[in-house]
Amino acid sequence: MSTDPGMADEDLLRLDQQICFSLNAASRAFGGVYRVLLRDLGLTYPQYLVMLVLWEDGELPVKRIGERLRLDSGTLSPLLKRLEAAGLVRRERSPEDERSVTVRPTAEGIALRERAGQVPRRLLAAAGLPLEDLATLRGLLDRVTVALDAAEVEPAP
Amino acid sequence: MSTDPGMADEDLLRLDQQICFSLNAASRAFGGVYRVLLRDLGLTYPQYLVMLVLWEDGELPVKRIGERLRLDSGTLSPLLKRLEAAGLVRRERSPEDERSVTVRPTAEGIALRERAGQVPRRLLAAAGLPLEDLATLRGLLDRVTVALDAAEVEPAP
DNA sequence: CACAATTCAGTTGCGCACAACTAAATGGCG
DNA sequence: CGCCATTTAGTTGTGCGCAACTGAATTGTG
Repeated sequence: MSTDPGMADEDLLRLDQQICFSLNAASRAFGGVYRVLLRDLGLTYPQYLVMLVLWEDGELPVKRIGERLRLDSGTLSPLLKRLEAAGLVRRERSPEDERSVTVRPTAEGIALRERAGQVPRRLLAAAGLPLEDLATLRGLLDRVTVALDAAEVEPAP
Repeated sequence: MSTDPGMADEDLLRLDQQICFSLNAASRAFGGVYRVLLRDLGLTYPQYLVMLVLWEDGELPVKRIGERLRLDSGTLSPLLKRLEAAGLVRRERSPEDERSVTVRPTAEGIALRERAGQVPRRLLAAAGLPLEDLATLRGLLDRVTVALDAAEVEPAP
């Protein structure tokens, strides 16, 4: 849980820089490629992520989508309204629980899945890493995410 | 440069999902921890990244900051204006080239570096991975970033 | 030298991310 | 039953990220 206490702050500063620079750059590089691949589909990258979970599950309450994608209602509500305006999903209050809103893809939204079929292959090709390395990368990312979410970081230095 | 052509689209879809979910989640998990650590300093995470390069280099034109951080003027201009309003940097047109704007930290901006000294150590501790694994992670991230940036992705599927 | 192309910072507009808040529905408890 | 805490979406405000554009300064070329 702790880093080598013998290492100088100066060196940690450098590693910290490298990690956060790299993660930021990679995240935006992925976003840039997805943006190009998704342009014809009329989807942004976050909208694509939402459609992915809907394609898989058929329908979900907003709450569940947020749990899957680590997003809150402040992000999802306007995003889902745009997807609905584009005719890709419908939103309706659940009859059993009037607080909950069920989101389900329309026929048009389901049909879009076919047109998106080549996106993953083309993205993985652009990433240019063997699948094995991508699996390693994913594993490391998941481990840091779990650790960071679990870390009770205190505001005051 | 290509993925195994024998793998089904369905399987690639799943791996693609996992990679992009993981990268997104990790990126935001880092952002969340940095946000807490930087709150007292009055910095956002992107502002911290800008200060890191300024602490290292003393002064830089906007263009160079953008190259380091992979950001364009549409992002940097308002961000730098906020840093200037906070008294951390000064911006002035370069005398040699009136198009260029040189950004340099103020005394207050330089002093902030001391207060930020514990940030990297605390972040790396929160990440909970051995430094060796973090180095591996960084290497993989840099490799995909280079590949993604180099990939000439065609808009039309 | 004149003029076109390029470079650089800035602005506008849109969408995402998150904090803080509101409003409505639900569930639990005395 | 009546009331209060919790859950769930939605709204507002701020900042980031990027595309597309503007305007000014510089560079290259005939």
